[in-house]
Amino acid sequence: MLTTRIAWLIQTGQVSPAGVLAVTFTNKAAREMTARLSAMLPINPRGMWIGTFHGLCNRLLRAHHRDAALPQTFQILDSADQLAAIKRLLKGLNVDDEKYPPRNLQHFINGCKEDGLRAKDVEVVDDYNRRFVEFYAAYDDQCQREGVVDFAELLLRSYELLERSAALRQHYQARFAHILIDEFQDTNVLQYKWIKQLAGPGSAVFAVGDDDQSIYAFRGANVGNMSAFEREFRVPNLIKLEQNYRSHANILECANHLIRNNGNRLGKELWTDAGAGEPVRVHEALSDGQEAHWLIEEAKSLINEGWMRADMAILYRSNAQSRVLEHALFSAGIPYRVYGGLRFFERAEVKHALAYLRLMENPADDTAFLRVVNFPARGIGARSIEQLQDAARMAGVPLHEAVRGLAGGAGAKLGAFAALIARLRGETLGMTLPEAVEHVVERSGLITHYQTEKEGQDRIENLRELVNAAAAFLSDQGVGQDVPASAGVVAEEPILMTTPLAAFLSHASLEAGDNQALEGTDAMQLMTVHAAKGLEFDAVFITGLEEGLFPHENSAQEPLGLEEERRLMYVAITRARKRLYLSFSQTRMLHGQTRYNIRSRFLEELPEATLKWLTPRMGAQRPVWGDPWSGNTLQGDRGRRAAVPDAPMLSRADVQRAQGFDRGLPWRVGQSVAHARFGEGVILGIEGSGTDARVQVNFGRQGVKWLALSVAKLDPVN
DNA sequence: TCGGTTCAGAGTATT
DNA sequence: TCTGAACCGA
Repeated sequence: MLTTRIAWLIQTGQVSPAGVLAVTFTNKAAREMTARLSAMLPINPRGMWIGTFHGLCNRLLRAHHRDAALPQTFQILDSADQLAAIKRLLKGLNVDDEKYPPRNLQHFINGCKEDGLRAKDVEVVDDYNRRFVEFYAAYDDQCQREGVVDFAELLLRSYELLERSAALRQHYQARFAHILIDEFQDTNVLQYKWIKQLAGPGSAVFAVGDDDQSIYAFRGANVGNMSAFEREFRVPNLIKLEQNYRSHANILECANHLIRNNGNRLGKELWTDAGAGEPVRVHEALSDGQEAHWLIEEAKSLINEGWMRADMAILYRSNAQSRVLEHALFSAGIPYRVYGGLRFFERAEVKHALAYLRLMENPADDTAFLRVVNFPARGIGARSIEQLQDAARMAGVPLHEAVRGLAGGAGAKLGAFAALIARLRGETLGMTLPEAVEHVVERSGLITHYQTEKEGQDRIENLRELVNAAAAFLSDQGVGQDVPASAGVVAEEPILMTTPLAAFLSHASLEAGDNQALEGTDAMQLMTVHAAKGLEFDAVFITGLEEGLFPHENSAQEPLGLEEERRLMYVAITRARKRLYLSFSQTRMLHGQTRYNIRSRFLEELPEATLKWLTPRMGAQRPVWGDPWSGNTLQGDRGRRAAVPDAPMLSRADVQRAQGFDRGLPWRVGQSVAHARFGEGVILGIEGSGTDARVQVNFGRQGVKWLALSVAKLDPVN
């Protein structure tokens, strides 16, 4: 939609390509937009500012690095680098990392930055929190010394740059006549502030978003930006896009009906003129394994009917669910593709190679230094490194500078490492980028190291692939293949001078590479619901629709957690074009234990008339009180009690013993029962016989109860 | 510095 | 149950 608008603006002469700023969240989205524009218009899309928030901020900071108080060669820390830097910081400060977990500090720092707050701006509420604020300040100092910026810093630094410099701000405001933002519901507070800085009195700002698809609050997205935008920009034309061209009406009706259970909506109702289509199919399985088995039989018959495997997706709430499904697909010999997982630039061997390149570019990058100072092993042990770190701290200099002052064997070895970096820099001076990368990969000793490793072959291939990635990067950037890696080239903007190597390093940090499995073969698509956002498929299976899993039990502790889960379900449903399957299972293996689950409340929130139950529909859940999502639990003092409590579960032996066949009782483990007060539940175990017989029942939101059969009145639900 | 063992923790994720 | 990180002995 942004693409069409940009094309129209340019074609009708309302704006020149240079006056356009278009922001997305992912590189993929930015690439697609650029590609479609260059197909539609006879222009060089390079003149336009189209990119991710981070990519554009990087561009801004490179161009004005002096004003932003950054070295020209500043490096970008990804999340893992950032965590390593934080651990190092805490170690240097002798902080007990049990009391102050590095992960928490990372989360704290990023949260502050995403709210636009520096350490000095953070309100201190208690002593514990005060320490975090101090660490935040120390962390920023460390980054500044080392010439590195983390992801959130890219945003915050460029926001501050625009805020501080009226001249720059006015320059860009005058330039960008049209600002367009995609997936606006996913923006955080800082990103919105950044846009407000860039939007001048004459800028037309155009934002697209869907509040019902806001599923990233947990990583800082602020849906409130949508209403704030409408108010603060005095949006004259609010356009609701309610006609849907993707799904059949039954599917849309499910989505509409479900999402009506949320409060705080801007409000919309999807419709289509494509016809009702097929009913939405619902299946109940006895176990997760059986769910997978059923799903595969269903998929097989679709394939026999001529459906493409690539047009079928299996969605789940959490990654752990993929294993059972993969196992079943593998056994059945159905090609499949799992989205998510380790990405190219995040691989250890690739990060090692990049660390060498980063050190050549910026020797003060201590994160990179520590990553490879003893990799491959050069006999520089933990003690030597500590010595070096102490010396560097005392002198207030980066590690590489402290090397000189060190005497003895450790000093010599460290000196040799520093010399290696310097030598690599010299040797690659006249080389092109791919040549330089290859040279470093070879001469750093990485290849040799992996040759001696048992499973090093894959890693060597990835290192070779890094050389290819460098070559591909050059041609994507339109840089000649014969330009030296360290030669200054003009990139993107007249003002922006950079070298191919520096640009490649930024690229490697900002774009971690594909985590989407290879395209090509016709394979079924497996992914989390989050990963499915923005995609669509002819047939969609939503699996694991059980209380505690979807909605996920952890969301019960969050304000409005259930509403976000419901939006997630909304996203899942609306991925389907023609056919939608919803499935759940009575039991599921989780964390090594069998859990007895109750079907998801979301199933009850769908309109009956659109559903077709493939298995007999059991009695509806009773309305219950004590819902953990409503913050009103029966569970007493644990406070973090799950919807399906992790109360005493039975071992397999217990279950077998307790099956109850021999006792002549009418109850079985796993059976669904109803109780007048507790509602519907599932029998977890049976004990005793005759008048002593007791059953343990999981009533889901009501908790797990032991009931004496001579007293309690239970009804079978089937 | 390695390889094995032990232990805790296990939700969604882009840059 | 499975994974990754931390830890210890050679």
